[in-house]
Amino acid sequence: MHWSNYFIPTLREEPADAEVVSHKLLLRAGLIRQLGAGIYSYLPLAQRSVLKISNIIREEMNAVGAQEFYLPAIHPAEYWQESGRWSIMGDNMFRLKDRKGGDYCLGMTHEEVMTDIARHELRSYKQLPQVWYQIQSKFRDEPRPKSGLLRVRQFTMKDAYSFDIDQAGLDKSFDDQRHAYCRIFSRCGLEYVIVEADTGAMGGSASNEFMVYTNAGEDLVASCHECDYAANVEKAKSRIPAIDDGAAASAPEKFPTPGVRTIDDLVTFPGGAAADRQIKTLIYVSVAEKGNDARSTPFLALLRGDHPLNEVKLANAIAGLVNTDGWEQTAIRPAHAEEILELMGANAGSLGAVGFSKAWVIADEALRGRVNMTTGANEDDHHLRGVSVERDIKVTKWADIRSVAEGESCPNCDSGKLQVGKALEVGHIFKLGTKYSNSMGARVLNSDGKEVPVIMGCYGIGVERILAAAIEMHNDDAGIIFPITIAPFQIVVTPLNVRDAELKAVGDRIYSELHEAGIEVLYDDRDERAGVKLNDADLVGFPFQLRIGPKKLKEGKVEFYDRRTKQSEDLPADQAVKIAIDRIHDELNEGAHAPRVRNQPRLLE
RNA sequence: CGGGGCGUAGCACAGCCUGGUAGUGCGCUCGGUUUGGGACCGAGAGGUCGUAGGUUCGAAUCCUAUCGCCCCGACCA
Repeated sequence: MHWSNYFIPTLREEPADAEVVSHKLLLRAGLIRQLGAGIYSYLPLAQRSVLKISNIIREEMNAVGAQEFYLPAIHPAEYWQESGRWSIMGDNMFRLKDRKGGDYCLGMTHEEVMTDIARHELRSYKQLPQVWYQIQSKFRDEPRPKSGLLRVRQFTMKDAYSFDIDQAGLDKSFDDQRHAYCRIFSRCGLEYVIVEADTGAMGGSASNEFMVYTNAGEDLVASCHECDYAANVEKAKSRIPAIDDGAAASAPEKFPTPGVRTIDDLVTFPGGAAADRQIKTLIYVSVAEKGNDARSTPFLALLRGDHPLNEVKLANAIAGLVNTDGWEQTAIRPAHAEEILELMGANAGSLGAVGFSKAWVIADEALRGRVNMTTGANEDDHHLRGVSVERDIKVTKWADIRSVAEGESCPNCDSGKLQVGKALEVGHIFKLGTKYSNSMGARVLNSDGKEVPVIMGCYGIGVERILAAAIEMHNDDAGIIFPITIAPFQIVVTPLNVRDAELKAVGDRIYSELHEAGIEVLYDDRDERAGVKLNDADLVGFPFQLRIGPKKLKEGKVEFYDRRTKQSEDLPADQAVKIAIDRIHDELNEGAHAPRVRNQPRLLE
């Protein structure tokens, strides 16, 4: 490929709209251009890289026996209505009508479509297991697209689905995928950590996320520095030291607290209490749907005063109470001030659950057994002290609803402390169980001749996120440093002045020989100054450069430059091709096998 | 959806407050000099000032509406 004729629109200046480093570099290096919010065109360099990533994924999927499909991106509404997700997905789903007024959507994911194929074609346990996958565009009308390719509205996903007869089969399929994912991310040059995760709208029993530590990430991961425990904070647990509450008071005692509105206020208020000896009372509203009906249900969430609420955990805890009689919780939100006053008869700042029974009360596990606590009296400007949680409060449900904090003890080992770091999700694997096979009727006969629902799993990878994550991880002031496995080209050959016939002739020869040898080589034959060409090559981040300049060529040498190590080395011009090929092969092999698991966050700046 | 910011040439921006000639740098075209880390000189091309309406003799500039994009909070690959 000749650069003079290849479309690589590099930018000298930083694009004003880009915030995160991968976004800036993808634009500057001429890989992507924006069409709309969260909608990007992939230019030739990006397309080459994405195809290489896709092929790595394809190879590893095939290696664990998965079979490649290609499903429609446009889905009739009925399938999503059957699974119940037509309403659950809400505004996140792109919807459209056909000429006859029929409802359709653009696929956000493909459980429904795959399950539809499975229920029509799978009849017997003898056909199982099946593992099906595809690499295809997904459409999600994100409320807030951002950060270049990190959060977009159209993206490419590898999505795989497994169908097994029993739990043991699912465990095997899940482990196969997990193994394949490790290989995929390692081969793509990512350092990642596997974490326990929330299942969210996907449903199911268990899930693992593959996370890349980066400050551009939007998730928080808690990990132990002693053992291999790691979890999304939406799921993470921790051990906390017991607190000495003293002897339980015989009964709660009301006392006036004029002007006290917050936990902190009460800490400093005379006769108040330390934050960890207070009960924080939050009012939330669960929003649920049933067909076209919707309803809002306010409820209480209780936490230790110094503990932050985790909304995902709370949503999961309350869902079990809300989801009855066909009602399906779609969201939770903090209650508005008027709703609080109506339910509690008091304003935020003086709320408490003692003697309260008008709504569900979800209490955090950390409050179990606590006595002598202080909380709002549910009367403006008054609090209660001497509260014994289990004696004085009617708790509907105990649950873990707090977020863990840095420095708390690992739930998995004796001595470890948790660290919390920002991370980007690049893959997510789920044990779905029978959620879709039940709702959509995918059943087979087992060996006893009995009809049973198929046990499913689903497994997703964001293809462009791998590209963006690799750039987030591998870059410097000069630009991208591509891992060779996903680089658009493996090497660039650069005669520093193409008007110099001698340099040009050597460049032509080296380029042809590399090309003949099957190396992915780009030939920078542009009539530009050396500085422009070298800066562009650094910016795009090809792993290697072969620079042909007049001084060294007089000595019969050319310069071999390693973008990652910044080391250059003079090679005899007549052996440069052979040596370069060896280097490229070495690098490719190393990339394919090096374990690249990282259990600890990078230090935050 | 709540909050903040921005829409002027391909890119980055100035001009707006205080209404009157459309401007700078980079990039692009042509000519010349230059050639190992984003050259220099000269001559050019290129803009419905996001869109619509209003105020005014006159609007990039003031007013109203609207669309779009970016960033901060609740969702996910």
